[in-house]
Amino acid sequence: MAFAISPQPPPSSLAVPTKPDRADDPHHHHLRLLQLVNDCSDISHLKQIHARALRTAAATAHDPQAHFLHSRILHASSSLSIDYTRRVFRQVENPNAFMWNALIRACAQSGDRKEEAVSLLRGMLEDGSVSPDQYTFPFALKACAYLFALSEGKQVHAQVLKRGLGPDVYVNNSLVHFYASCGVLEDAKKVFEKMPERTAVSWNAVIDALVRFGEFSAAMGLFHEMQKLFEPDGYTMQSILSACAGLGSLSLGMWAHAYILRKCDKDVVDDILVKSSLVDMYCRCGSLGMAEQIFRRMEKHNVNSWNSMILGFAMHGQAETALDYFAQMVMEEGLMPNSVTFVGVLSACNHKGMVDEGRSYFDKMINEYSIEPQLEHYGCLVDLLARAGLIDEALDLVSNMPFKPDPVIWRSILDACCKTNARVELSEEVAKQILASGGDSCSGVYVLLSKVYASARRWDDVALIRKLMTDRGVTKEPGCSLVEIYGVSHEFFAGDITHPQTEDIYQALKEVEEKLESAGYVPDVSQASMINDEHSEEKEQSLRLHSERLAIAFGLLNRKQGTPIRVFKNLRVCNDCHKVTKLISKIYNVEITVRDRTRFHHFKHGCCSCMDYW
DNA sequence: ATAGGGTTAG
Repeated sequence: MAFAISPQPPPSSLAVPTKPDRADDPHHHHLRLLQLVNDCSDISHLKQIHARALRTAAATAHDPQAHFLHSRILHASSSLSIDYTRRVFRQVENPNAFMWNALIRACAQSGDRKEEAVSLLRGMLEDGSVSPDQYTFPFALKACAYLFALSEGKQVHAQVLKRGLGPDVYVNNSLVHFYASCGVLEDAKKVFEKMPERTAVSWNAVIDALVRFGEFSAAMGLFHEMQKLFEPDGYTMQSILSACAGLGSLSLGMWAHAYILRKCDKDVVDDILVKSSLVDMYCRCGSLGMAEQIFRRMEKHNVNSWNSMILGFAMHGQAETALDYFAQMVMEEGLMPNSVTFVGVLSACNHKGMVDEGRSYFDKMINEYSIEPQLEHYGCLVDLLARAGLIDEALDLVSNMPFKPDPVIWRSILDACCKTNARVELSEEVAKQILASGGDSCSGVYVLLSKVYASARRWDDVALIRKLMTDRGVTKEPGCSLVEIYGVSHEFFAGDITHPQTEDIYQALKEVEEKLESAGYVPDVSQASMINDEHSEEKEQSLRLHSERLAIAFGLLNRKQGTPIRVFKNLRVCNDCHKVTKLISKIYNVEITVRDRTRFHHFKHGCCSCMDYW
């Protein structure tokens, strides 16, 4: 608050200290004012300086010096008060590009005036007396990116080219970010590829875009390219850790961790967000222990790092610990939970079927923390209720929530219907809803509906669904499991016979089955519902070939003693595989972790961490 | 003066 050039606190009345011998020198006075404006970080002081300037000759209308001073005032105010920036701007005759930029920047950085940034650029173009420059477009594009204003941004892009700013690296970085944020990965990549000059920011922008679009391997590929040219920074590493998490590859994640420690600057190593990303990566790659270790060794936590840890415990089924961490975060560190925190908390309750707690945290979020529930929060609660068998309460919640239910929500209901036989009509209704709302999850709907019919033993309807799927060209998403051995990922589809060790794998599977049978295992065919007769031979066969069986068998053949077998599966684990995996963990005395579509299962001594609730 | 820093449900 004190003026940088004033050794004493300023007198309350006036902000401008003057020296008597120079007070009459207008040039010196002007420079003094400029200096004061530049150093100003407080809007009321800025206003005082401005007022002072207006009272002196230095600020008369056509004075070029005044014009310059106003530029500085606009620039300084743009990060302090948009209203003031706008007012000053209106008073200026013939604003130059710098002044327009200051106002556009102010709007683009504000929380609620992004639209204005775009319309100002439009006004600037229509006005035509000054041309936007290489500074204008990044500001405008930032606003477009935030607003998901694809067509506006494309027009901005056209202006960029028209005005010969095509090669500008800042503008291009903004364009990459803009296209990615508007969901057009192809265009983001195109801009990146055409850039005549790139900085580390350019690489970060495109890598981040790939990660957000789920193209994790492509992101890793570009990272390796980037390393030849630039030193990765905290932004890079956060994206890379996120890619490792997406791939679910612990060895890759550990490599990235080591890379940070070995190659990155201290400020990256100590970066709280990088550390939170590490926590998140270890959670998603199945190593809750490593995640906890990093979390505990952090010298400082914030809401992000707590969220990573809480979500981690939730996805590993450790609901009590997740809730305990939530309490610690609030009570001991006095931090304010945010909406993501509650996604973690509700998801923890969900994975353990804690209905009362879930309802109570949902209320707490609204009433105690004034957080508006988002679709995700409703999603958690609906799933929690439905899976606990409270389908009517779940439906009630769906019809009363202020969002249009998305396919994920309907799926939760349908999923629950599969497990409670009596709701065939409801399931049909829900299935209709999902199919009507379109979306890309349709194949899942057919599969679920056929499971509902199967659980009601309505085989004719199961057959009908199968026919519908054939007629409509809907295919079931193939099950696929990955298992990592010595840092190499091996991929198996259901019934896969393409792996070089296929013979050994099937031999091992056979041995496993014999051991299982002598341990009293009987196949659970309840979820092999796409086979429409009651002869279970074919069903058992299809279960036997589920991708995770192959992956686990391969893991048993090749594992290093004492290390768990880690499987990453694209679909949810079926009942029978769950049962089999539990038995394998006991008979072979091996730990197996399976990362499902939604969560982790840790199999050990014949039990699973999910306690058979998933 | 200018480009990027969270996530999130199943």
